[in-house]
Amino acid sequence: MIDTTPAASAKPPGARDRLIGAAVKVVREKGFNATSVDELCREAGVTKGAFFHHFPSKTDLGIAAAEAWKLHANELFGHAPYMVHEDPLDRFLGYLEFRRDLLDGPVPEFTCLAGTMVQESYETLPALREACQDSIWGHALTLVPDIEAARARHGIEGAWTSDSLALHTQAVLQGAFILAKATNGSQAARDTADHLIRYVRMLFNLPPEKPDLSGPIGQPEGGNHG
Amino acid sequence: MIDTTPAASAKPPGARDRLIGAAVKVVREKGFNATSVDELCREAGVTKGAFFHHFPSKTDLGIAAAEAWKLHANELFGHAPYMVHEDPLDRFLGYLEFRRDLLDGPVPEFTCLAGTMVQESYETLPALREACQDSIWGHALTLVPDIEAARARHGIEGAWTSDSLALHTQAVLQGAFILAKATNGSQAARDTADHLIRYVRMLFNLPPEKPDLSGPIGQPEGGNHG
DNA sequence: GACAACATACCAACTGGTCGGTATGTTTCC
DNA sequence: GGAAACATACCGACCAGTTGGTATGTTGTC
Repeated sequence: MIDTTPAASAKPPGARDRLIGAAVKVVREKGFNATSVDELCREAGVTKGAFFHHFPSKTDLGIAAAEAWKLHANELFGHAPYMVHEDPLDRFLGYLEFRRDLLDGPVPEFTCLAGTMVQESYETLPALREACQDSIWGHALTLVPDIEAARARHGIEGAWTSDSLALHTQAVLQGAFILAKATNGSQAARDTADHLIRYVRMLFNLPPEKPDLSGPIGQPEGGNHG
Repeated sequence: MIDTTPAASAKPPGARDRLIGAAVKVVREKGFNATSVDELCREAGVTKGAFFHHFPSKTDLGIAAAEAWKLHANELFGHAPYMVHEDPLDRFLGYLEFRRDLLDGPVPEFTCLAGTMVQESYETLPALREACQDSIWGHALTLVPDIEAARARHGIEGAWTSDSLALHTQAVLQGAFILAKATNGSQAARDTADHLIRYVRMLFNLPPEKPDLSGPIGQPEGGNHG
């Protein structure tokens, strides 16, 4: 799933990459503190010696995983189908709809690694907290140019900054993940994503989404990213 | 700070209540798994024997803390100043503004215990997950009557349910807490709360909030709120 | 191109310490 | 005096991290 190798790298991933992959998977399920080094080694098919050869501490693996997570997200969303839209507002709304559509399947598969880890680290592991901030902000800020361009193109004023709206989308999604975890289901998360989309459309003076029909912007339904 | 005793109870709190108070405090700072039973006992001024006399397991203390947290929240917000408003919409908006204003001071003092714990428990401790859901939902649902009444009074239609809007407010706040934890500051959290308030005002056809007083848009830095 | 010198990747076994939880007292209160 | 409320001492399991090593490159030198 998460591919940290530089694209067409042929040789199989080494212990370091496998450990990062294991961290992304297991930490999202159980949290950072509840995941032991032994379990990460087992999941990665690696010994403990290899672990501490590549990472000075468990925290350092968390930091590397947060970094990989950011690259993964920006790769995924930077090449998603909605990016073909010419109007930056269509791209921004396409992003939000795509994120909503991702809220299907098992909960551990759509939640955010950085959002999970930061809750456990913000007071106790400053380096990991900072890596999580960098991961979240580094993804959020990729939205800002489209938001800015959309405001300019559609002549939207409003007493809000594009940065704050980009971060707000991430906050709503993070909150949606918490609702999903609390219920072990995704309905509440989808509902809150719908509210977010409704909000953004109102900010840009668009009518509400049509429940299902092919709307003015076209649903990315069936959009299957490779 | 958090007072789990029933108001005018004269005698000092026993070990059970002190442990719940300690859990509310320490778990919000460090998370559930990173908080040891010994540390909870130390914080509560209680021995380990007393701990396991009152709670069969550490998880059971977490469950009791989530329950106490819900009661605490509903007590706090059920008697807040904005509740005197006659218009249910004023009460709902007053709640949101109150929550935004609470986003001052140290991060561990305004975050949500249930939101913190559910991330660490949803896949591994089903009973605690359920207690967290009950805590979050139990608070969110107290907003529904006012939202319903506000819709009726102001003739608001919209393709959304009052339940989903109540949950959306909680999701945004939970997401705001994550941004605050990631930055170890509350500016981003306040900004996202502003977006939430703007959204609700738009849903109810109200003009945007006035920024504050003097100044063009006036950054809330150095917040003058008492 | 052969060989020493060094670097990287990985491994199995182990360590000191901490964990949640228990067994067995002692005190307090009615 | 009996039960509930606490305290003390302790346990086995597990934890992150260390140790001392091997196998496999890579690089420099003649």
